[in-house]
Amino acid sequence: MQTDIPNRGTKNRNKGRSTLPVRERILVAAGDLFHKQGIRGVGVEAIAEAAQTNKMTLYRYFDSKDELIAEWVRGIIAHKEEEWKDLNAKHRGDPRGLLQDWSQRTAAKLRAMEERGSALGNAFAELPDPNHPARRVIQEHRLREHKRILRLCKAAGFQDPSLAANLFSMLVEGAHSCVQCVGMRQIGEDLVTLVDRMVANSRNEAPARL
Amino acid sequence: MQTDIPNRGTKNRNKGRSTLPVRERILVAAGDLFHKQGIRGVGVEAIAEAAQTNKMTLYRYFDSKDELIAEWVRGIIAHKEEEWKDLNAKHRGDPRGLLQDWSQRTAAKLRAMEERGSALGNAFAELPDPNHPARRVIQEHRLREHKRILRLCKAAGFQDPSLAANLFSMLVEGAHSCVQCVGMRQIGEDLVTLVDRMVANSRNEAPARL
DNA sequence: ATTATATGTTACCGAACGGTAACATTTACC
DNA sequence: GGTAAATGTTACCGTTCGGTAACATATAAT
Repeated sequence: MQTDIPNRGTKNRNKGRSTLPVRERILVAAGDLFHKQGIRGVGVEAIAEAAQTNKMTLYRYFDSKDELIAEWVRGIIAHKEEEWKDLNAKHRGDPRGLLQDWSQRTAAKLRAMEERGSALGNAFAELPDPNHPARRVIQEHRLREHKRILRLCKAAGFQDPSLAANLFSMLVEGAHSCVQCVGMRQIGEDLVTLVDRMVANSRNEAPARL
Repeated sequence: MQTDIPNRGTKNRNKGRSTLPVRERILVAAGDLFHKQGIRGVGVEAIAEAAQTNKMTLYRYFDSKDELIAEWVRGIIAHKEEEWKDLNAKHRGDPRGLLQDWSQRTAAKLRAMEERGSALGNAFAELPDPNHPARRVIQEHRLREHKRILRLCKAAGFQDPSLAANLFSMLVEGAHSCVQCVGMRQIGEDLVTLVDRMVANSRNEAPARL
């Protein structure tokens, strides 16, 4: 992790750069390049340059490139956790509505996604070493995520919650893959449609044929 | 591509190695390492060694590492195309049965899959450069695959073939992702179950609630 | 045996990379 | 202004990597 080293005052020591503090700038720049060029395809020097700083400063904030990667991943996951808190607060006692809202937000993100799929998915594929800190973090996050869905499916009254949860997971993960060959708009809409039908089915309202 | 260079007779010039000719050995070894350690995580020297040969020989058969990667990918895809021919021959005029058989075979492969997801998916994530030969090949294959599914869904009589095809694609692609966090046996079984229900739905036989 | 071909061996090149040391410079606070 | 901390600059180290040249050896066909 490595916190509280510099920026002794809270003031900015930026000249013409971004308004963000150095550490954040590095993380943003790193994430940008990681996502666009692949983690192994970008060097620390390029990251530092993109962050409008230099390699030495980068290494004063991060112990290694691997740790920088891990921190970037942690940031993404933290952001996702925030969104789950939002969803939970907004749909207390309404797991079906929550699942629908979730699918809609996912679809919106799919539409905003460029050429290059899911950041976490790509990172996971790029880091085969099971001991890589970033990989472990992603793995834990995936498990948490799946447990969350499963809990929701139970609460939503699905007849077979495990099957429903796995279907949800497959849909969302699969959507991120298919975006690259089917087109994001269509996939996003279909995702929402399918989740709506699932939810309707769980209520025993409509037959919901395909 | 680069064909017909060596092995002038058809005889083997192998001493104690595998029974395969050099080129195949290199491709097999490369695929093995690519899949286990990631494409960018393995060097040509290690590939040559694993193939029981050396770097020079490798470069006599492949113009570059990138071309070796592309050839490996082409091999995987060719293998998948073969399987589609099998499926088509086995289920002439029975698209529903074909889809079910396809899901069963996919499930079987999921069960046999180790820690590290889909080879094509990982390769795609590892090669962000849109001009990389391997990436282009994968992209084309994905488009072909999706067209194929769509055609099958039309033939199977789905009310909304486009939606059904996208659902199929999402399920299969998503299954390959979820294997790593849910467990392959469960995901495989669920995939088959879900496809069975879809097919039943398309026949207007059962309501198939979730 | 000779000859053409395929493979092995060694050594090397240039570039890129992750990471560090030493020192200079700027910034903020007193 | 002085001082301590944060940042910038430059140069460097060791390693790895993709790729090649030159030469030696093994193999097969004639």
